Amino acid sequence: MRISDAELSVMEIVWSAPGLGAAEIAGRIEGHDWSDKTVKTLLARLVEKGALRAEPEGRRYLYHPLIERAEHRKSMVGRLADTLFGGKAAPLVAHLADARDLSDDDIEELESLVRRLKDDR
Amino acid sequence: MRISDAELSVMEIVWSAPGLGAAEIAGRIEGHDWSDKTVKTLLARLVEKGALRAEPEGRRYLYHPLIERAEHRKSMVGRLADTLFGGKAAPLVAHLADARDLSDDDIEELESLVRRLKDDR
DNA sequence: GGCCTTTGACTACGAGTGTAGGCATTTGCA
DNA sequence: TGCAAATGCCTACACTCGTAGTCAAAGGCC
Repeated sequence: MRISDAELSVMEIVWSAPGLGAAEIAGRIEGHDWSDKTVKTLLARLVEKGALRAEPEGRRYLYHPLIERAEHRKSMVGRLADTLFGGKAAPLVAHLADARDLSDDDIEELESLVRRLKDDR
Repeated sequence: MRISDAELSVMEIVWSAPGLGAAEIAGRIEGHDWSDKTVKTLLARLVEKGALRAEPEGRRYLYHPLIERAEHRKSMVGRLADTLFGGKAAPLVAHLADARDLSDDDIEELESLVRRLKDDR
């Protein structure tokens, strides 16, 4: 299942606060100047795709995620690794280093992550 | 500039062997069962987008990349980091570890990459 | 009880994508 | 020299995406 950029903005709201209605979700969207109609269209598409569940409450719906944020991130990262780097992790990270201009903190975090990966096996 | 999945398959060929004609490129596409018409359409779109240059040779064109593979990868990785992880590198790598099931070699490569990053600053 | 508001359902529409088809021209070969 | 093959140019068409608009029903308020 494919979640588009605009849809992702909506998913972020639902992930961070499940169980809201369309109006509340629209009110929390940041970074876009969308009409509530637009948000409702996106919600409908996400329900249709099976990414959200619309729970009837009175004469409206409350929206809950059907796919988890971590799951989605994982699949996006995996897809990128596959399409761009033949599934290999290291070159992706190398490009990431290049693209992101890592801070000292970032590098330290990476270091401890790698340490953890080593210990885990 | 935006390169779609199908277009990327074509770019990969041109990156790996610049200066081919449409027919040769179509012949080298793997993983898709595209007619030569399809490949030509993708080439035309890539030229229009400014991703490829079409150099006339006799009564056909030879195609050369105008954007580099590394540049494209970098921008894709950066975009993913931005849209999914607020631009932070470490959580992306963490998800990558989760998504990819890293081998010992991968981890070692990561380790030396991190060492290099540290030394560089 | 009539009217504004909220909500959902359906429709729209242009750009981009995946996947070609048709036509005109050139050209190599029989 | 005439015809099939190759090549480019233009067109097509269904589907997704971003971004709404319209319409109708259902409530809530005066």
